[in-house]
Amino acid sequence: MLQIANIRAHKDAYIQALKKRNFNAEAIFDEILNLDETRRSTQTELDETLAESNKLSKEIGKLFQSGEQSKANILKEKTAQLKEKSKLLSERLNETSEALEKQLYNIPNVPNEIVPAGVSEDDNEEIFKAGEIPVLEAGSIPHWELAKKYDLIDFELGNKITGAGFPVYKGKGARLQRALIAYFLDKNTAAGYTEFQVPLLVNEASGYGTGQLPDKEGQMYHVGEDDLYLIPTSEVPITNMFRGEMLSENDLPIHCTGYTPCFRREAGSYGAHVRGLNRLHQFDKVEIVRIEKPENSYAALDEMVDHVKEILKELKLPYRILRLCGGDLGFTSALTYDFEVFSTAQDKWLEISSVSNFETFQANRLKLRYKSNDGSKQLVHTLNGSSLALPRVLAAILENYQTSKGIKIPEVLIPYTGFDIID
RNA sequence: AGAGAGGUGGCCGAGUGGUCGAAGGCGCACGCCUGGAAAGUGUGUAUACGUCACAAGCGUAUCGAGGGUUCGAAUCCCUUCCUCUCUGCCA
Repeated sequence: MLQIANIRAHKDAYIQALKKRNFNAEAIFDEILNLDETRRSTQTELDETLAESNKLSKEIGKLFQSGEQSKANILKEKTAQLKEKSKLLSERLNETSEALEKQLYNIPNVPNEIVPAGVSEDDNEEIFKAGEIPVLEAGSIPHWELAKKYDLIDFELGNKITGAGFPVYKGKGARLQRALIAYFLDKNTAAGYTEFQVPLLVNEASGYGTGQLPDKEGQMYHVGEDDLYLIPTSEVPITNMFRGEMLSENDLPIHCTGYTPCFRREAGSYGAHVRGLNRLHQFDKVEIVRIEKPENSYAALDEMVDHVKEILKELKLPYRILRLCGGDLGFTSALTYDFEVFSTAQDKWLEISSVSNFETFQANRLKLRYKSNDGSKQLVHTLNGSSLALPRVLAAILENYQTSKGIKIPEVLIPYTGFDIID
């Protein structure tokens, strides 16, 4: 959520920047500034009314104590009028504040200046590419066929027990997935991230805190009976651990990591895009989350990018990094780098990580601030990234490491899997 | 799930209708004292919003949250969330 003071101060710059998202902010900003104007003048008037009322109440109290009932009763009538007035004013104040908040909730984050303009994923900017695309032997097949051939993942079984998009991992497939999770967590903790295991269901306040609500209402599974949401990413519970906190400067930076399943209702497209592991309703992901001082957040973002690079290098997977264009940038993000791994058998790039700086956008919703050593208070910057999302990494390993003798296991994973080939 | 108890400032803890944004203690900050430190001692020590220069000052709100009674509520009433104890159920 943007801060009103900033909208007031940088209105034109924000409007320009938001155009990169193809979001026209002009009208909504005017409305917001109007509402804010009303809100403030209403509060001033309300405060004055309440102040007078408070003063009279004190006088009445004194009059009662000194036994001057009749004088007190005269004042009582006065306060009745003030009460009426303050009631109306406070209703107006509430309505205005709510309207204001509602508007603010619907404005996406202001993109960083280096975010390229563009409308779709085709306009994303490739900024880095590494790893060699392997030349596969004849007869190479996509991962969903490999999964069947080696009995690693059973999509049909998932259909039976739940529905489409809920695969069952079996045998070495399950073991490989578990190995990846353990490996990712080890890499993250070795890099200074503290591991957390967090709830998979969150309340509404948490959904608002990180910005999934109201923007992505309907894309999360909702448990109506208890009014809880299944997490679409562990970013939600992990970041919300700090909701409403006033940190001290010495607490920062905070680095967290966690593995959780993630649940997404999004229907997605059809055909090859959603085949196999490409798109699921339930998938596993290891996430990294950082809470940083504003002046450090972009250096932190670079560190996160380097960290993910390192992992992909160790896995020896060919990948590229994209700087997302305005049109493809997530609602809450100021700058996002997507990592895509190349699936040789499918001959396409698959997104496996998204690393973002939210600047103060989430912190403002979360009311997550820190007090610096000089006593001033300000919002922190929050960042997060996948490190990494499992299914497509798994798919890429299966496809890129396939040989006529079986699927080889990347060297760094062998200590975790306990086997070096799936055959 | 049932019965009972409770949720007060960074922490502990007092406070059952007006002088309470809230005693006292601890912690913390600064000063005095000291050769230095401890002890002692003095002062200060919440958050948001409004006014305004994002200063001071002033005003308003906040004693889990929301609503109500009252001229006036931390204190009374209702709703709700959470915590603890006992019972039940359960991986």
